[in-house]
Amino acid sequence: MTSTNLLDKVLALSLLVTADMQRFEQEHKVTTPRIHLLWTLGAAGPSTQRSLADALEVTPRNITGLVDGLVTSGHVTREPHPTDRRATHVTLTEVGAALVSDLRSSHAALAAQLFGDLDDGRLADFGGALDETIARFVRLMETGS
Amino acid sequence: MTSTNLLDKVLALSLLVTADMQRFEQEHKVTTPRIHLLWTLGAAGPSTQRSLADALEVTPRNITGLVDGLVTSGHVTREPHPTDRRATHVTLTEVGAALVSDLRSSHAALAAQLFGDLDDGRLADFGGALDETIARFVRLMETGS
DNA sequence: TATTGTTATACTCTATAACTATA
DNA sequence: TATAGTTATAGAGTATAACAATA
Repeated sequence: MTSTNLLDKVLALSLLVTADMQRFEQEHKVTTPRIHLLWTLGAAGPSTQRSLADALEVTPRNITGLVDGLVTSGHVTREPHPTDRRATHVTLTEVGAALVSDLRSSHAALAAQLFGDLDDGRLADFGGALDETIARFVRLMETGS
Repeated sequence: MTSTNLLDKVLALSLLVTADMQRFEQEHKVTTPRIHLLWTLGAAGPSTQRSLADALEVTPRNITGLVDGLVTSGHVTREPHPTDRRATHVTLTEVGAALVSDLRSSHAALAAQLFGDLDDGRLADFGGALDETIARFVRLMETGS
C-alpha cells in the first residue's frame, strides 16, 4: 500500500460519487449546472442572477442561459426585484422546490444505505480518515504545500 | 457524526479532487475529455477511434471532434491502420506523450505531498476506510442495495 | 460612474441520423 | 450485410465584449 495507491482510491471514490449524481440528473432530466443552480437557490432563497453568478463561479451571461432553461422547464420564474429595477429575483416554482426536496431526500437515503448500519465507532473512524485527507488537500491547494 | 455527515465528507473530498484536476488542465490548456482520451491512449497505445469511443463511453462522432482538436493542438496524429483501410490509428505525438508523462508525474507528486509522510499503519488505515466505502458504493450501484 | 442583465459571437462537448468507403 | 469514420444538424455549457436600463 503506497501513497499513490491511496490517491487512486480517493479518485475511484470520486468517480463513484459523480456517477451516482448523474443517475439522479438523468432520472429528473436536469443537467448538472442546473441542479447546482437549483440547489443554491434552495439554500439561499430568491436570488439575483448576479449573486447566483458569484455563488456558482460562472459569468452572468452563463446564468442568463441556465435560468432561461430552468424557466422553460418550469423549475424557476423571474420575478421583479423588490427594490432594484435593474435586477430580477430568480425564484423556485413548486416543481423546482419539489426537485430540491427530492435531492435532499435522495442524499439522506444514499447516506443511510451506505453507512446506516455502522456503529458510532466505525462512523468516527471513517470520518476521521476523510477529515484528515480533506485537511491535507485543503492545505496543499491553499498554500501550495 | 451521522451517516449524512460522512457522505458530505465524501462529496467534499470529491470536489477537491476535481478542483485539483482542473488546475492541471488549465495549466496545460487541455480540456477534461481530451485529457481522458490522451490518458487512454497512453495506456493502450495507438487505437482506432472506435475503440476510443468504447473506452470513453461516448459516440464515435464525439471522438471525431476530440481527435480533431488534439490534432490541431499537436497532441496526436491520425495514422493509417496497418490492416484495415476503413480505420485510423490515433497516435500520441512527442508533445502528447510528454503531457501524459507529466500527468503521471503530477499524480505521483500529489500522492507524495498528500500522504508521503504517513507510516505504513496510517496508510493501511486510510486505505481500509476508503476500500470499505468504495465497496459499499459499488455494491449499492450494482445491485440497487 | 458603477452595476444588472442582455444581445452578439464563438468554442467545446454531447447526441442522433444519414452517408461513404471498406470489410 | 456490417463496420469505421465523416458530414449534417441540434442543444447545452462556457467565455469575452459591447450595450441598455437603472442605481
